Amino acid sequence: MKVCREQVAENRLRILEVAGELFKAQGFDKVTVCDVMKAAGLTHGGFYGYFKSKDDLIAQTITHLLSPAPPRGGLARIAEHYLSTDHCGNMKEGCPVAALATETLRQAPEARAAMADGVRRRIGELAQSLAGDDDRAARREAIAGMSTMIGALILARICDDPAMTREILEETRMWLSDREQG
Amino acid sequence: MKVCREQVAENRLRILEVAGELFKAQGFDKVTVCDVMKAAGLTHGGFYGYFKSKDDLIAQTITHLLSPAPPRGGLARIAEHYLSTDHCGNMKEGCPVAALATETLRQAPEARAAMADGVRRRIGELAQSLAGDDDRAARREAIAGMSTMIGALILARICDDPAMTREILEETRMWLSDREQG
DNA sequence: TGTACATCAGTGAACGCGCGTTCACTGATGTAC
DNA sequence: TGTACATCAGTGAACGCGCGTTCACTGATGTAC
Repeated sequence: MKVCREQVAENRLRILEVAGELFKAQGFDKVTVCDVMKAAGLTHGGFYGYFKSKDDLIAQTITHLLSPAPPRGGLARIAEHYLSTDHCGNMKEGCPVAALATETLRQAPEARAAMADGVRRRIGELAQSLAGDDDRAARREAIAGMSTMIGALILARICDDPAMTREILEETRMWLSDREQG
Repeated sequence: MKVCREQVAENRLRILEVAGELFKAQGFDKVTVCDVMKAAGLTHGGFYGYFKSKDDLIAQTITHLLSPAPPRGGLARIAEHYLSTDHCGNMKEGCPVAALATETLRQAPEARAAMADGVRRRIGELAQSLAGDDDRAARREAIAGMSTMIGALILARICDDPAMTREILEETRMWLSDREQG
């Protein structure tokens, strides 16, 4: 049955929201259109009223996931949260780049472009947040610092030994704050 | 038709070899059992003589991919190759951790364990390669340095703008060699 | 404001397709004499 | 060494299943009078 206009807008947003969580937790290929619609409280048939295809949903979900601005502050401050045990164990509410960047490489060009745009923007925002006297140095710190955090989160998550996971998170946090002070 | 014993051993190795390349380039889900066998010069029916299932192939392929020892040297020296344009553009012959770690998280426990073991071993080897007076510092440098290189390679690959890709690779190389000298 | 009708968001059965997996069969290899 | 037979690596048709996608239908919403 038909629903009112506000409901439609709300449904679209809810679909993007649950798709983001499901994709980050399980990956693009393991999540079905039916899974997403069920999680949004709808049936699969209605999906194509909102999106052209699953590929279209993926691209729009990536854009949606990357739209909020990342936290500001120095690398050590950001890493305190980014490299926390909480963030490490919570893929579905965590960083979309760490959870999905590699898989996005193998998706349709629109999805890849959405991820590339988001990454470019976030590097710019982090560079601004780190800006001091030397813009070039701030940008380098943004690029390398973001690389370090994303890489460490991925390595920490792949380890099945909790002690090793903790070691990777802690040592990387220390390395980053050493750098900041040095 | 039956083939000789050496041929069987050779075929098994060739299957693991081509599976490694295909998985790294296209991901586990997009590569079919039939794709792998065809690339190895066989037909799909024979697959189950070599492996229990596709999941079994994935786990064994990860072990095979991570068996060779990584290059030795300081971080700057290793990054020279790891963060080269060549490595960035060549997923199928490149680092299996950068290409497959995130997806491996979502595979069967055996696959994840194989990746976790490989990562643990490689961190140990890199720490040894960096060892100086302070073992703890060497291990920290190994963990954070590996994180940085893997993260930067992933970010560089996701960018569709070649200039940005180059910037990420170069700036991260410089950041790492600054660190080494400082 | 109340009524009659057109619109269209949502439903669920059905589709075609490609996947992982199985299996009866083939014929070269390895073995027993 | 030569021969007869058992073994088994490899083949390709066939299977069941779940996926993305389509479509005829339903009934609440929005609109025209």
